[in-house]
Amino acid sequence: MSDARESLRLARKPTQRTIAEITGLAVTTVSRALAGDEKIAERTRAQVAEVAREIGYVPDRAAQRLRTGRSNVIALVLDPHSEILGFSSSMISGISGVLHDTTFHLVLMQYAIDEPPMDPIRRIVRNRLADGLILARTEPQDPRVAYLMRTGFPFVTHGRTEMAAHPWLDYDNAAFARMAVERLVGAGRRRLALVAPAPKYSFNAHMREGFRAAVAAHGVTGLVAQGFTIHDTPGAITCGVREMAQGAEAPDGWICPGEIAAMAVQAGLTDCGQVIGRDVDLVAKQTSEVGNLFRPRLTAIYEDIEEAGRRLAQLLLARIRGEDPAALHHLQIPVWAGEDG
Amino acid sequence: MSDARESLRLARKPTQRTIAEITGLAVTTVSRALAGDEKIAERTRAQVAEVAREIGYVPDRAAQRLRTGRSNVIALVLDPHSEILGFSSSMISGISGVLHDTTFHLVLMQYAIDEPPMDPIRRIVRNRLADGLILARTEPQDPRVAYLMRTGFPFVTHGRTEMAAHPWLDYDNAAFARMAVERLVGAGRRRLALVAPAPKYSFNAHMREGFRAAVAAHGVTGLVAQGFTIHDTPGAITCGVREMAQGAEAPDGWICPGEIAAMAVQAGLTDCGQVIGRDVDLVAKQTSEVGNLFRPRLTAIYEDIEEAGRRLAQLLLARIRGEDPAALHHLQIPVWAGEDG
DNA sequence: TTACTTGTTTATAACGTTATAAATACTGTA
DNA sequence: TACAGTATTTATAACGTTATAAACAAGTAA
Repeated sequence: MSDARESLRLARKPTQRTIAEITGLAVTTVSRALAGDEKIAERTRAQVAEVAREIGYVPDRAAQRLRTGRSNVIALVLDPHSEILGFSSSMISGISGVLHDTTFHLVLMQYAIDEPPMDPIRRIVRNRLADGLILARTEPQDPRVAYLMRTGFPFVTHGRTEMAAHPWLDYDNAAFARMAVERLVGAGRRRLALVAPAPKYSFNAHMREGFRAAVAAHGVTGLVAQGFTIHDTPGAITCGVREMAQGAEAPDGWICPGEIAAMAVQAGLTDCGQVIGRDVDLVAKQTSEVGNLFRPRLTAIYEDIEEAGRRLAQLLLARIRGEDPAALHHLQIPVWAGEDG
Repeated sequence: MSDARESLRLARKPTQRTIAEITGLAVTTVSRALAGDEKIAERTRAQVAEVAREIGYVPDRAAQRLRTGRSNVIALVLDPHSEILGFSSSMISGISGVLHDTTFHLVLMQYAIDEPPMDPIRRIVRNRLADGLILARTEPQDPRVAYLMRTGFPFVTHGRTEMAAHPWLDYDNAAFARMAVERLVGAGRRRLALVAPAPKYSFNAHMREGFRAAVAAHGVTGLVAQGFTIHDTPGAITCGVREMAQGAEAPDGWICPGEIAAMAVQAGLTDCGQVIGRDVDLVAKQTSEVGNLFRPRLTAIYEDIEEAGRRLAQLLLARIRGEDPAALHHLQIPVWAGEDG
């Protein structure tokens, strides 16, 4: 490495200008060479790339963003009580994994409890804080989705809506319910109870419809737990389960699409002296390794949240690249969780 | 609102220039007025603020960043298998809560499995991707800390090191161990086993030393589980516990500073036919609501991760403001978890 | 020789902000 | 009325990048 290069290297943070000074090219040329512009001679591009590598050049995101208007940021919008557990972490893992090979960074936006859910989204869109965003916990008529479609801002949702076509990823919750019912019926259970998701979320309807259809098909009784959902606190769930389990016509088969919620259901049943596998059966949704630690072992159908994160990121990147939104979606298929651990 | 203002408002994204055109002031003046510069007349500052509010002006982060070199970003560096569960989520909640009232955003950096832990940190520092960073899982001689101190880059660690003074937040794990031993001895247990953290982490030593001192003080036997730690997979823990519990001199009291790990311990004991509360006792560390769902109920000492996140953010912001690093630290005191739920 | 390609490089300006230094307006005093 | 001194505002330049349009060089056809 020549003296000139050496001294430049030791000076301040390397920029395109540094490369220009070393190579004797214009900054514009350097910029276009780095961008891989075909109109820059092959030789020149190689030389620029070489020098860039040598001096450890990294593009300045702030400058790029100011100039191009693109921020190279993906925002994940979480609500304040977003899953105490696992859920967001796994999803973040999945998203980060995909973004790692790109120029994108993941920024978390967690809105405050006292703040309307729309505010952070408007902020992101209006101030272009990100190039695209990922929405969790979708509702059938979701005002956030309506707003984003109106503005044409790239986004993807975890969960479908009943609105016009947009990119989404969802888990087949109707299939989940059907599989769970079949398993319980197969074990001889005839009075099934579903602990449903909170009514406002999209998958509440899918889950209930799948459940309704399946119990009807098998000619067994299907109850949807009243007064509590998997989105309530574990305490509330345990309490609600105790009440139902002690009632006149107590269920003999439970379905609970939430891992921690299932722990709460189990606690409630145990509190009533009911033994799982003998007096009742329980089918849960498993979203993490925790499910393997239940004793007695948990009967569970798996939902891969990390994969969901990966897929969400890929769908969003495709959307940002300009692919047709109507084609960008994916439905995750439920599978029984392995019985090992 | 006058016609002129109206038309400007409807035009493109409002900038300081928009405000300048409306008020007839120079852009420089607007900038300084917005910054609250005392040398700008009171009246002018009020007027600028008023117009800014009216047209919905929000400063452009990219431009600020390019000009000032400050990014208004805090980076949280996670390792690839950073807690499958809860841990990071709660911490993120805490951090976000504090940052919400500031101009800072939280960016997650999760390094890839095949990437050395130093790489993302060097990238952040060299390219000034953030104004400060939060490190989890500290080691006694932590190369990341060494590098950051050398470069003078603001940071805070979760966990102490044995290096020169720097901002940190830690949980008093020695006190945790002492409290746990006392509880078990009080319950008549004489052969205590500790499932330790992985040796490389700082709190391994604190935990072991607290344990060692306490068992010595009470004249009981203290074993540190060999071959597995709370940072291994639940499967490995369950397996290791089974082995120890079936051994010649099986422990009658267990200490496990991890919530999910404790579930795994419990599973292992159950697998060996040992009943908690009768044959053995277990004291765990509780870091989330999940702890309340164990049946039989878990005896646990609480560690408030969300508070840790809040404190970490506050310490880092103080450090960025230029406060003396040596004074910026906090030790969290263990408390017994409430027995309700 | 001129004109016209084709291939390659470059000057200029701009994104929105702020630090610096300079200019202007205002005040009170000589 | 002039002058210094203070209060307030402003012009200029720069941060690092890239879009646009223009310039240049070399080669080819007329």
